[in-house]
Amino acid sequence: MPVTLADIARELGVSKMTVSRAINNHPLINAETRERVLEVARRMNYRPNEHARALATNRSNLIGVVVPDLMNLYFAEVARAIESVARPAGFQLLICSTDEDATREIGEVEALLHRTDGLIISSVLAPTNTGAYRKMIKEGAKIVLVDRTMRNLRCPAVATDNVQVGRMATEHLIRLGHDRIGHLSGDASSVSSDRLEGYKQSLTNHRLRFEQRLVRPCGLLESDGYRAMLGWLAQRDLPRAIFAVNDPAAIGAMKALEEAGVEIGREIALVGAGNIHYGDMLRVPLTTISWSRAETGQQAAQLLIQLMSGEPQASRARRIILPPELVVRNSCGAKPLEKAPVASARRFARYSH
Amino acid sequence: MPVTLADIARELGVSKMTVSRAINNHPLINAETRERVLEVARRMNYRPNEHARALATNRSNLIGVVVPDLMNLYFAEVARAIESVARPAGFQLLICSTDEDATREIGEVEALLHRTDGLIISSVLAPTNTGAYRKMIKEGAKIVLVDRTMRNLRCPAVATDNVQVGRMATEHLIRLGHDRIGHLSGDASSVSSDRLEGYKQSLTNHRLRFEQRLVRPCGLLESDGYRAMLGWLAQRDLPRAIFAVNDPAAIGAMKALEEAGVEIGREIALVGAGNIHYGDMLRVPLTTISWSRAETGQQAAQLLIQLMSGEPQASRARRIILPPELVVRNSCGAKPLEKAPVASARRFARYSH
DNA sequence: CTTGGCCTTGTTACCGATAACAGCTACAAT
DNA sequence: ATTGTAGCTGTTATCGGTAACAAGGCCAAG
Repeated sequence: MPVTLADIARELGVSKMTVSRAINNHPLINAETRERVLEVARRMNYRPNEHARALATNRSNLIGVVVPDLMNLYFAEVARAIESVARPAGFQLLICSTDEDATREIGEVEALLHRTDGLIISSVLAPTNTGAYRKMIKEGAKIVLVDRTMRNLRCPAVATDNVQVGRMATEHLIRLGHDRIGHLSGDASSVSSDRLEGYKQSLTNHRLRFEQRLVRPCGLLESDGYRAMLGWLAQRDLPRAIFAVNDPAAIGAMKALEEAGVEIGREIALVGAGNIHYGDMLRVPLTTISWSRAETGQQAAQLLIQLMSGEPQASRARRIILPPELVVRNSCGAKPLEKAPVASARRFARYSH
Repeated sequence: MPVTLADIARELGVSKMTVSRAINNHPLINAETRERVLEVARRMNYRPNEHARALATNRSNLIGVVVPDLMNLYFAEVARAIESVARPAGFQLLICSTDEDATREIGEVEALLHRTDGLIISSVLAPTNTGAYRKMIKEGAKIVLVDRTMRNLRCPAVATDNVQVGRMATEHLIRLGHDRIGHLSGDASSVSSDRLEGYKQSLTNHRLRFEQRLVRPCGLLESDGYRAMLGWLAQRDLPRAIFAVNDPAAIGAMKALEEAGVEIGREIALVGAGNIHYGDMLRVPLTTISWSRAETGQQAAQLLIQLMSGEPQASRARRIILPPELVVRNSCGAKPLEKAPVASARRFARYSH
């Protein structure tokens, strides 16, 4: 039903090849012929069949993006940043969410590998569980890891220093005078274990005892944070300061605390990580650790594009580490460093009614 | 480099066709042969080439999803709901964000049409600007519109009653005693104009005068709401009640109001629409109009799957309208109807420290 | 013994593009 | 006039699958 190269060729009395060359701006074609072909192609409303093209060229101009959770705005921002680089380079994005499910991740990745030119993955797998990816990469798959990286995998990656993230969050709470600090820990992924490691290091550095029961297994979803905090609330040994593995978990915890009538920032200090959108607009603005989501996505896209174009330098496992920084708001109970509404702005608030 | 059907066929001394039949569970194949083929396929780590398959069958098992803004969690939720139906039916999702840009939308849709079996679109185009889609549909494109529909387009659609949304929001403000109600209006899309229409109807029904200057052109993004409200604040004729076309715009407006030191819910009443995630967690919980995002996505996916399977009934323009409901929180200044934290929950808040 | 039909497998052609190479034309150089 | 050479254009094969039809083996019925 749709128009093909052959249709145009027949219409013009030339060969398919000539039409193909015109469409693709091949140098070996007469400028005038090209114009004629393009004119007819436009008139007949020709669209190249991407599947045929992909089969013949072995390129799809698609980049696959696999993220753990699209309801986590952190990843929405990263995806948008990836797109801002990929689109000008001629790639479309195929975005997939695994909902923090490792089995699903492997399935999605396998499926995507064969319809895309390369993948940007934020993996849910444990950082030691590199078998599947190691194999794919050896077989020529172009993969860049983002945010959640894996040790010992020769593969470009973009992430922040998550041990440092854990340290910054914990140390901030220590500086505020807390000596009994809890941690809502994530899953088996590298982010989670690195942040836990940073938490431990800080305690040690400040001669505080590490207590296993102050680390509550949680997960990385908002619902995980909510559930974990409900459980903790029921146990009556809640610490007065908590570092949550990421912002969604922190927000889930907030919800549970609110429902229990605990005043966040006064009765309990809470710090997250990721600086997700809306974190500053919450009932209690969330103190968090931040690194650039835009930078994360853009760098990942650039690494992948280099990798796909076969630059030998890039194929070596290049790692980009983005520096984290503390963003103090209210949930930790400290005076926020961000400037409060200035008095002079008040003058706008005049009503004509 | 990768293993093909031919490789397996050679290995086993059978024809490609036999291998193909085994892989696809074709009925016309000996069970024992199939097992042998599958065994070898597994051993050789065979993956079908999706491009070749798509070229031969003219099916890709991909569904394209085009949304205006992935940073709007409304669409993230709808996308997830679509996936919850599409995945079990054997489809993968290809998600695209147009960032509320009409030109980009047409480009994306054109590109997607040819690599997917069908599209679910939340269109940014004006509801009268149906030319492009009309043409695609006539040429056999399988399209379902979601959230933002278009009049006079024979195409299945899922949406809420947006005139009703506008009425509910406005009437709620009227019932609260406001007689000078502003509107942050969206763009040229159907959602925007319908909600504006509902706003007007409510005013008329309550014998309130419609004033053009109380309608501020805004847009549908959070940044639009912020900018529009900044402008309005500078003009000193701010009404004390505002209905924002959607939640992101409302939240952007909130931001501007906060910066200006205006106390939302007391000095100004604000109502949004869409009931996006985090709306209840905001500094001032957002009163909004809600309809099911899950239902929206699931219904859209089902309609598309019917449409693609060629059921004659479905190809007729079937429209599903989801009922909106008012969700009262604090931003409108009314006493919220949602239950406040119960006193008994307070008992959890005991610290062991 | 022949015939017919079932069950399974193989053959051939094709999906719609592109790569690699062959071939043609016109014009300049010899 | 012949040859060489750009500069285009056409031919053929191929990418990796699948559909449609052909064909072989085997068994039962006539």
